[in-house]
Amino acid sequence: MDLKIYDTSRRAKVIFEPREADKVGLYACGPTVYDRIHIGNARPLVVFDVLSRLLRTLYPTVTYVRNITDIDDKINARAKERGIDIRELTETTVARFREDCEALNCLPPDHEPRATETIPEMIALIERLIDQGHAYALDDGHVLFDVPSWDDYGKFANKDRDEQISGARVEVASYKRDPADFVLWKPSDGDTPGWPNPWCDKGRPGWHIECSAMSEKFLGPDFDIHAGGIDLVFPHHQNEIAQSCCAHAPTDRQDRFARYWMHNGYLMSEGEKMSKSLGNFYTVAELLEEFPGEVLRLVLLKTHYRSPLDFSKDKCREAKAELDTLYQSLRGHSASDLDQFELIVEGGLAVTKALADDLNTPSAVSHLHALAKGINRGPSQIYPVGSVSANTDLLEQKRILKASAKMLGLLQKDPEDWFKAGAPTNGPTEAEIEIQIEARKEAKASKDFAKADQIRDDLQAQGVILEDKPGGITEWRRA
RNA sequence: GGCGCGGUGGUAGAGUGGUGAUACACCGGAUUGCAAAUCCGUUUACAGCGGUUCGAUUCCGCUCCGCGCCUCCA
Repeated sequence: MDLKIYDTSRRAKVIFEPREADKVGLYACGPTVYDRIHIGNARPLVVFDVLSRLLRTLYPTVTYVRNITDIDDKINARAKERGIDIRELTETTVARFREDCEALNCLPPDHEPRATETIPEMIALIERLIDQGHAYALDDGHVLFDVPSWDDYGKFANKDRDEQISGARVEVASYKRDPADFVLWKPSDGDTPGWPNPWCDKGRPGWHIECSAMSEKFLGPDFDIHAGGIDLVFPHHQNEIAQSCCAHAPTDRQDRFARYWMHNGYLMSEGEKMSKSLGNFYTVAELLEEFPGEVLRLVLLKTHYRSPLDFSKDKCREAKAELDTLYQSLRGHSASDLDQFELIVEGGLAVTKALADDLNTPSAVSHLHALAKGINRGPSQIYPVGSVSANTDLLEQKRILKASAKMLGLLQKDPEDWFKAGAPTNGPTEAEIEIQIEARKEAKASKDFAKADQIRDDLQAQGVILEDKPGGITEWRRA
């Protein structure tokens, strides 16, 4: 199956051809760990998690690398502001980040390098750039990339330097030879973290060099896919390309740096651009208090990754309703029963095909609904939990649905857990619910429907919905 | 000023040169003691104006409107 992806550098949808037939290297720009991630940060995490899952079904070997930026002036400022050690801030933030990723059902990447663990590689890269005449060191310890030394600068981001000088807000540091030159290394003063280096006593890297160093360390100077948010196209990715291409003579690599570039679109919040001054962005953590992570994940996947997405709690509520329907179709079988179907890619499953077309996740989700519809139309439309009367074809269909959804990271929970777990703080326990159901059963048996309805209404007021099934069995779920 | 993206039914959101994706909501029906869940059905679409075409929401041009980037940012 051909995988088509939209490549930012070519501005077109193209057929993906890995450097080596059976191996794919994927690098995604990860978080700067100074605070908990917000829902906008979650979009690339989820989108490129789906990409990594798809790649793994299409190729035998996939190496997924996502960095952690733990050197940054925002980190320094935040630590100072909170009066804590920088290391303490980054460690706790990384831990929280991992929790958020897990809640969003994002699988861990193969490598999660940290900037602080890649300093020697960065220094080596900068030295190469100086040697090759693409960077210059100043007396105060700054090292800058010499933009005019590379003719192709600006090509990737489609920025013509001459045409954008007017009107652009460019603050030019006086130490720059050219306004576009950017920092590779800078000196650190007393309480700012720094490392020994050839240019000053203590210094730290600039923003862009870390990704050049970390991607090369794990994937080599020429790899397949580099991914990130659209806002990183310029300057971050343009500068990465400049650094990596200039540091290596063309003979070092088969091509130049990443062969394909994928960028996810912006995320808005409740109709407005997210901004800290408006305070209108949600952290993943606060959303998780209100919605399961799977709901957030579905909201993010219901819009194509390159389109702008207006995130809202209304969309979360809608996604919750959709997941309820999908899980409802899987009901009646345990997670492990449903897990026995191995997805056969060659079979050309609709979901795989949709994803292979530049990650068309909305279309993929629609196929999930089609599968669920087929199951619900099946011979035993209504059957109680635990009755194994549902025929095997139906079970097989459910397995296909679950296997299909796996690539999207959805529907992997036990259906009963989806409906029953996650009790709200004040909700009744399962045992209490069962007692009420038993009482209602007796009321129904004696035709006391008023009492039966009263019990049901009371439970509903506590967020528990009862569903009467054939055979006098009553099923329940939390709203 | 430069570069780029988009305008689809109540809402969200795919897609296609010619049979109404899909979801949520609404309404009607089936089922149910009544519900819930599920199924069936109805109803609203492709910003405007031209062009190409047997035929355009889909291709081309223009107009209008919205949005993003141009060295903090996923």
